[in-house]
Amino acid sequence: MHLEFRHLRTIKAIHEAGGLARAAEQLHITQSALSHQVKGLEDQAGVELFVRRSKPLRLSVAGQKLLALANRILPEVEALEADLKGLISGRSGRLHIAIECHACFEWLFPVLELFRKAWPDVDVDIRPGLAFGALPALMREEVDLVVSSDPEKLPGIDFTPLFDYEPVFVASSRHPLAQKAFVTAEDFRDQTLITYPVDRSRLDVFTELLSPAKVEPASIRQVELTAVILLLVASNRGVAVLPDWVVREVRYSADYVTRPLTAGGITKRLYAATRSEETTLPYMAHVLRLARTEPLKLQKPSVPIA
Amino acid sequence: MHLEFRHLRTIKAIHEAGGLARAAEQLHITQSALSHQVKGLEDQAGVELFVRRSKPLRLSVAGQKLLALANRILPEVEALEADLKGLISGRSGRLHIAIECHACFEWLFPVLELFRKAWPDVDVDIRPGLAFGALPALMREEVDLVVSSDPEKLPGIDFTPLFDYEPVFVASSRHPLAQKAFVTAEDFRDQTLITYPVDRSRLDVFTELLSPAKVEPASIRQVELTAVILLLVASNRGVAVLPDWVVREVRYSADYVTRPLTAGGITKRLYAATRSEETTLPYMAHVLRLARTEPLKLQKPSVPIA
DNA sequence: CCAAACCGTGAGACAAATTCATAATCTTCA
DNA sequence: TGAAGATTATGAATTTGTCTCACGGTTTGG
Repeated sequence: MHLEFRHLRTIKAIHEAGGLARAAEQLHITQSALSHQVKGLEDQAGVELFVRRSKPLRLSVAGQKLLALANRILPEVEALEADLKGLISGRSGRLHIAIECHACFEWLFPVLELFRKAWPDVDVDIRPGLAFGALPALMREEVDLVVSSDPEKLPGIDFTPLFDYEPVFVASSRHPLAQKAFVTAEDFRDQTLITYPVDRSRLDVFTELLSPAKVEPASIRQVELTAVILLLVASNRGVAVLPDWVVREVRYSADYVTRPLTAGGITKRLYAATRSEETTLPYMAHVLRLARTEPLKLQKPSVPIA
Repeated sequence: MHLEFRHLRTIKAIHEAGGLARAAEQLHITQSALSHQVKGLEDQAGVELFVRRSKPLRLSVAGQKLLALANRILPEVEALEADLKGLISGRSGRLHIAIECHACFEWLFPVLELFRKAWPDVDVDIRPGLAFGALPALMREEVDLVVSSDPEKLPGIDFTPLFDYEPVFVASSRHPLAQKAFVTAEDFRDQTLITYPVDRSRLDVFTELLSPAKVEPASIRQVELTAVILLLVASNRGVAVLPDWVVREVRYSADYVTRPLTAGGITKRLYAATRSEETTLPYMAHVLRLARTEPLKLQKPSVPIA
């Protein structure tokens, strides 16, 4: 049996119009076409779909089953078509985000909260587990936005600068290094360093400071949650290096000291990577703007990137 | 956008097979046809359905929405086709019943209980409200079986005899008429008659006895439920005429007397009317057989109709 | 870097749906 | 009942759309 949407629409129209002639008009085809169509269906199914003995044409038992199917299915199809239209117009879409920097959750959540209110039809999600190969995943359309601090020249991928940040040394105010105006790589040699449980290549302390200087901390303790890291630091179980937007809340606390890395401090820049054809989508532009401006409110007063 | 089931099946197959070539094999068409089909859909929808940058071919956001639709819809269509097959084979079907005689509920319910166990896929129902025009409704396929005691010669309608019954006079054993061996029309002239709330043309007392004799009871009280009628009769608030299968349970009770109407008693025959093309359907034959044999168990010992 | 596997495209073959013209039926009203 | 009007059915021709064939282009993996 070769059922098609056309047939369902036909059944529905004939039922509603109460006859072939009127239904044909409503469907913008001839009455003859409908007659042929119904006959074809009935031949294939081997069942009469309408009771011809009566006027107006009424559905038979089999016809009623088909009508019920039509009433369940056709609205879904229409909903899908509306959905696709939204997708094309850019009103709806998908925004699955991969973040290479673990601490980015801190500013990303508030940004996404704002975003979701403005774009309720966009499917927002943060995809865990592919921080390593985030950019390939972006190219394969497995994700739609990657937050990264290492822009690469890739075809079809745009890197939009978001904001600068400073990885900052954090320690208990009772810690010996609290006496120094800034810390250097050597200062870590006899310290317990608390980090997120990710590869060294994605930790600023290592990429910017310790690895170049070939310094290894006395020990490393990996902790998942930012709040727990700060707790351990406060109780002097180790020291940490965190982005400035994270330490904002502890910067002026009596329990902590924050110090720049090296005399001048280190500045890094975060980027959002997107597929070129989507960078200018309205919702994408919006989330990029939010990600450029909102995190600044969590940092020390500073100048936005032009 | 001109979506068809074919497209949904295609999307599903390509997704499952992970490529056009394999999907084509599975669908028994060429890879080229699939390529054309997908292209056509994408052109119409204005959206890419697959991510071509990657191997194996992956669904885009829009494609995923289509796949979700396919997974919801296709099983329903298959279920419907199975349903129709059942309808054709006669395993399933509709058995909507109209009864012209109000008291028939008494034997019909047990019959339908038995029937439903044997034919779980048949949609059984008793349609109220069309007792007047039951036969036209049967012809228009609004119902599928009519219980009637007045067979008519109608084209395309079969009347199958079910069983004979006797309308029986029922009164309190304290009632004066209890003294008589049988009752006549004249006996009703000063009685309160309790009947079902239906037209006189459908009450045996009137059609068989009172109307021909032009006798009017002193008063008439209409009551819906058989049990309530018997209650009122027992407390001597009136007399009634009920089919023998109804009075079976009170026939030997000390509270009631049952008497034949007229010296010889009156015998009527019930028929089941069905559309000729359905009379021989397996399930229809079964319900007819049940309706011929089961009610006898409620009556006094008697001989089935040959 | 080459071979194999895979996907895309255009032309032509083929199938299916629609239209046109008209016949057959059913309804209604005098 | 009979005729007019409305409605549905049918057959042939036409149009539309889908599929196959053949081949070119692209990606993948040894």
